[in-house]
Amino acid sequence: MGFDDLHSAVGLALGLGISSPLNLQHKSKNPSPSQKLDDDQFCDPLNLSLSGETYLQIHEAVKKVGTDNKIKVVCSDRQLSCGRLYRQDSAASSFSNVSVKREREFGSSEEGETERVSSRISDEDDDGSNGRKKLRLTKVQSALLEESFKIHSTLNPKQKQDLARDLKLRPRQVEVWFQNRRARTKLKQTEVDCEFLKKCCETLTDENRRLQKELQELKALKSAAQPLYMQLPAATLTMCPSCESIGAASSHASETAARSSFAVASKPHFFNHFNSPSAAC
DNA sequence: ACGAAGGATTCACTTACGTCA
DNA sequence: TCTGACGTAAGTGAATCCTTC
Repeated sequence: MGFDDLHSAVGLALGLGISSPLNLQHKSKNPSPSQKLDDDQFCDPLNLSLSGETYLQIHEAVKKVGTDNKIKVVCSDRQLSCGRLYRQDSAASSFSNVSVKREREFGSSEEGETERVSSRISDEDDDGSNGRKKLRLTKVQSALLEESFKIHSTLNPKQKQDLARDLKLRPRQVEVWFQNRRARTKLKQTEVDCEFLKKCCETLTDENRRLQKELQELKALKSAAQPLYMQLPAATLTMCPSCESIGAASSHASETAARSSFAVASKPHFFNHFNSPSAAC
């Protein structure tokens, strides 16, 4: 069974899980170990999931197929000067411009194996060009990485090493994949949040417009009813303590009355002691 | 106990390659 | 075949945390 065959038999479920659009997690830039635990529990909004069985199938297939890949090892002058053999893969040019970080990476104990084998090592660069080649992860590798990411959005060194070994990738490649994956997740979440806030903004704008209109109407009603209002003796007015609306003692219960000339938004607090609040409402 | 130095890790930003319409 | 858009692997520098001295 090859990678593609396996993959065709694999059901991938893609889900955009939004627990709370505004539930942004504010984490310190470098989380402490305890924070990393929280990270691991962080619900990834961009979810690719595999069943446990499928996960194991992939895992086994990766172990099985990985060693059958065509392997090519090249040595540049610089690489030789470092006393190591580097696998020629997608990041060929980056090896010719090795950073201190990369040197650290290659200095790890398990590099020997992971440098010799690759997920998809082709006979590219036979022309000896130093142009940066880009690795394309296989679907199975991506699926397994996704599955791991679902469990841990960040990896500790051991997890990284194990995953790299299983996928026949360098730890650095696994690390980069997780970095980029986290970035994509964050971007996706930002887009979701943005959409949510847009909708909130629209809703509030509509609400504001509606309230402004209502206010205008009430002001108009108030100014129109002012003379009549002023003519009424205070004893004939009631105010409900609970709703604080003013009405004539005889008829005020309905909402129509509340919006009538006897109801005002301000609080003159006229209250007819002869009428109980309950009777007024 | 405190602070400086250096390593390790992560993130944000960017570049460059591969793919596809 | 060419080209531009897009996705993504990888490079880089800065920030932060941790360990050691």
